Amino acid sequence: MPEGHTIHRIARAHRRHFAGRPVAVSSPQGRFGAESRVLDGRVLEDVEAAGKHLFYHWADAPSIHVHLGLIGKFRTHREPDLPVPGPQTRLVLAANGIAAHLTGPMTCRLCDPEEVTEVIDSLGPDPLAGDALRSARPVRRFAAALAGRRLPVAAAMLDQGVIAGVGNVYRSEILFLCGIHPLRPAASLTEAEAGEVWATAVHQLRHGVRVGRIVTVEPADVGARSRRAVPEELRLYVYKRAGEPCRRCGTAIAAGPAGGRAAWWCPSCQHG
DNA sequence: TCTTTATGGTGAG
DNA sequence: TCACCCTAAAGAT
Repeated sequence: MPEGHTIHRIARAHRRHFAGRPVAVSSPQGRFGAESRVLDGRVLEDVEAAGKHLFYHWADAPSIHVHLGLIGKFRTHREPDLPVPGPQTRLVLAANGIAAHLTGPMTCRLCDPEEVTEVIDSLGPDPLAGDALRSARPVRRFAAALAGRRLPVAAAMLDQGVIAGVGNVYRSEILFLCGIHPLRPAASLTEAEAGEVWATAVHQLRHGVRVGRIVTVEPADVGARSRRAVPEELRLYVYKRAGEPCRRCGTAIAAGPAGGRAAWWCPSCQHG
């Protein structure tokens, strides 16, 4: 379930579990075998998250670059329940009585500092970066990227060069929260609208990191007392809710393609 | 025991 | 725009 919030949570957990100590590295599946032998037993210096990308930095060795893609998953196991990794497990990191098993990643490779920089330079601003609201630069970069595109704003929001870490759930939910129709041309958004989309992305993804899942509804809209008390099936306003009533106005939620993937919106709450 | 689906991304045509 | 990559769980038969 990887949008940016998942990746940043993994980085935080793996930093806590593994950074600053020697880490056993292996690849039961074998596709990362030679690379894992280079790193096995080295000290992990830091774990870095950038959009949907993860980097594991080691002393005097290339970094591991991981991208989960659609189906990639890290599972964490603790002593005394440390299972033998299955044959599909691409990467195992283990230290401190804790093991992380990686399956199904789109990317798991070694890369040198230049390649790390190359990946990061290809990304737009990350709403989960520390300076996302402190500095004016990220929102300016985001607004400028939108201003340069004729395609629908919903399509632009899936472009990792426009905003890094937003995926198919958050893009529809964020545009609902901002009252902006997903098929409006990206360049038609005003400076103020772009600023609101950015700020909403920051708040929503931060919340996702905090609670470990995507919850965008205001509790009051679904009769819950707190966001943590929102039932699983009521977490979202529009994603995958085609034909169901809007949680705010009751209008049937609409769906259609944007940027090659399905998007959802409320025809009454979102205009343009 | 199948088929489908998924919060992603790339490369070919 | 399409085929394809990777895995596992849920749904259909």
